[in-house]
Amino acid sequence: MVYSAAQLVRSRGVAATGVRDVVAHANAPRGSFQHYFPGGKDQLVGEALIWSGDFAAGWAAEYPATTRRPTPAGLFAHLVRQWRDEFTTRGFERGCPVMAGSADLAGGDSPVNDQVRAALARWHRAVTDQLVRMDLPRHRARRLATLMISTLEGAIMTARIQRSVTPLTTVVRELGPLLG
Amino acid sequence: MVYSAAQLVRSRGVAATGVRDVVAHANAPRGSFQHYFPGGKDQLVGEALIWSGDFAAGWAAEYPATTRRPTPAGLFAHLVRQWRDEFTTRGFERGCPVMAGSADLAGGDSPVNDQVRAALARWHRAVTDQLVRMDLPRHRARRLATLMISTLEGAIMTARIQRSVTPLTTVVRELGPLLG
DNA sequence: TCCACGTTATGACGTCTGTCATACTATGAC
DNA sequence: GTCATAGTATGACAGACGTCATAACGTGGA
Repeated sequence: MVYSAAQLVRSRGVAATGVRDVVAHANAPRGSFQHYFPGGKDQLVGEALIWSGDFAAGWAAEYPATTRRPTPAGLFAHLVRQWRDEFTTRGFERGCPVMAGSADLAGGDSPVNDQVRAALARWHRAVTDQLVRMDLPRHRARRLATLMISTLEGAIMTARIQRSVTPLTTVVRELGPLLG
Repeated sequence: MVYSAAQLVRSRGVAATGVRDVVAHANAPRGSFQHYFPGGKDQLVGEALIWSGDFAAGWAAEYPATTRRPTPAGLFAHLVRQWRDEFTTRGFERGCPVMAGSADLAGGDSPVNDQVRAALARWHRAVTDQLVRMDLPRHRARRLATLMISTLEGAIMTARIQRSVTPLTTVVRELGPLLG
């Protein structure tokens, strides 16, 4: 159910995603929603965002298993690759849940902002840890992780708007040399 | 009125922004909305996005007047500076309208997607032109513009989530050396 | 004065939202 | 059997949404 919520939020945004849509998408009984989510919609999308943050962090953590010589550039390419695959196989319908949450509620004072922040922090931490494993000093790893995530998110946005994966390949090609 | 729409979309997203809110924010009579915007909400947010794209393009075009020796890195810093000022003086309430439009409707088939695409294209074109003026070949200028805009957008998102301008200063510091 | 037209005012429509209240069914303990 | 409890099923609520229909208003020309 939180998975369904995440998918719908990714494609339509937070505000446009109704709880009725989520329960229908999850083939769940409508009465179960209020039983498992007494916190209402806020709790639902909050858990969806946390789940997404964990997923992104897990994906970053899998990078060492995909190569024999890990590099920052390779890590960035690994992060981008997931989105290129997503777009090529499933189309441009779904974007990043963190961006969706940010765009819809980062301006206000919704309690879900805590979960948006937590999801991004978890993801950022995972990327940083990978860079630290490559013997980068932690403070520099943090800055590089910020750069990577920012560029990736922006490229995701651009790619979805143009409905083309070119921005993804462009940023990985242009940013790679700097990252080493 | 399209200006009010842009501001509200920037802070709350497209779906969460009601036409009633817009006319109230613009101190405009409610009956005027349907007179000037017979196309309804789609037309309103569409024009708001076009307006935003023009504004961003204009900002990019102003760069040469701010320096004696234009460089790609200086241009990027110029683009980022606007957002650092926005966040420091007006807080993190308002984000980028293009991102808001992308997050809320890029997944579906809303007719407003054309305007989102147009706004991004106009902005991208303006940045590209600036790079071409620095004697970069057009095809390379296009790629660098994609990188700049993507990184900037992602940094805006990150900054708003963390409610800190640090991501902005980080990306300009890390990306600068590569851009030259 | 009269009409026409651009603009504003207001009320209502149907639909959707999130949430709540209530009743039902199952399962398991004793 | 009896009872409690977890889970499910509906229906209704008040409010907001986008849109439409209609009427009133102001101003300029004939």
